[in-house]
Amino acid sequence: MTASRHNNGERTVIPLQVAGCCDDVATAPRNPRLNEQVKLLSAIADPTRLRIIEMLSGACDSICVCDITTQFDLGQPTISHHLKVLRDAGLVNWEKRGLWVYYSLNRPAFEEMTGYLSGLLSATQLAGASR
Amino acid sequence: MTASRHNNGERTVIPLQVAGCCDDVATAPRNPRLNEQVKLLSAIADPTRLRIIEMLSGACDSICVCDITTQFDLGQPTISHHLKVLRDAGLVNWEKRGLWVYYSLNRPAFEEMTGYLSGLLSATQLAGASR
DNA sequence: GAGATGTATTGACAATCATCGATATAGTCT
DNA sequence: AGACTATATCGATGATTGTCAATACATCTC
Repeated sequence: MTASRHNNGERTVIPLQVAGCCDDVATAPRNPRLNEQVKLLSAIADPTRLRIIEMLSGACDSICVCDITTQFDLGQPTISHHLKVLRDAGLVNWEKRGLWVYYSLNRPAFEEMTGYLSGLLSATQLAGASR
Repeated sequence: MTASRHNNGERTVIPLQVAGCCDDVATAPRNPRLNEQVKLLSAIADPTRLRIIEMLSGACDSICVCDITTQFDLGQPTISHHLKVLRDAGLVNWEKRGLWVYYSLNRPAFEEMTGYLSGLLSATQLAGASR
């Protein structure tokens, strides 16, 4: 039963989707990029990985995996796994130099994610202010 | 083995953590709010919940649960569960009016999250520009 | 070539999570 | 009071995920 079809009870008394405001509210955006954003967000929605991102964001350059591993009470394969998740999401760059591997933050990818989230906030403001 | 202790191989040839740049790179931030951020990010790192957030952000006002449920090929208890996750994370406000429950985006909480992520980006810039 | 070292991959396991059906709760209407 | 409706909660189940030990791979040194 859609909002606009309620015709009794308090439902119609409350001027929410009535008064011509946002009539298409019930239409889900079905944003085609939604799944990409979910992948990016899932990648950083983990305490270990977010802490790695913080390390990378605070560094002026790449960080050696060996310097990341020592910061956690986790095994080396586990850290390697988390780095792979970040890699697969495209959030980090990596480069092998000799025996060591260096990771750095992929700024454009991170910016796309934050831009998307900020866009959601401004969408609310616009919707609220446009009437 | 810490980065600064490498004394052979190509490791020391690359001027990354040397040259006095970001010597504390190996010190993880241990941000006390990190777990809060993980909770917020986990809440929206799901296709159903992110789509709900998109709906709420695009609406000028609260949205009735009944109008959310119809947009998904999911059972009503499942939608209710996802709304509870968003509620527990503090990302949405909700209000019961008569028989219906209305949800809206908790803008300050959402702004805190986006602000945190934007802060990570500027931290990179600062670190990179400060030398 | 042989040994040593840093990192990635594999396979297994326990924990978490998304989903569902059934049920409970709370409000409305007759 | 009783029927009805919208939403939340509960319990179970299959899928996903974080972690580890073992192993593989690549590179360096001798």
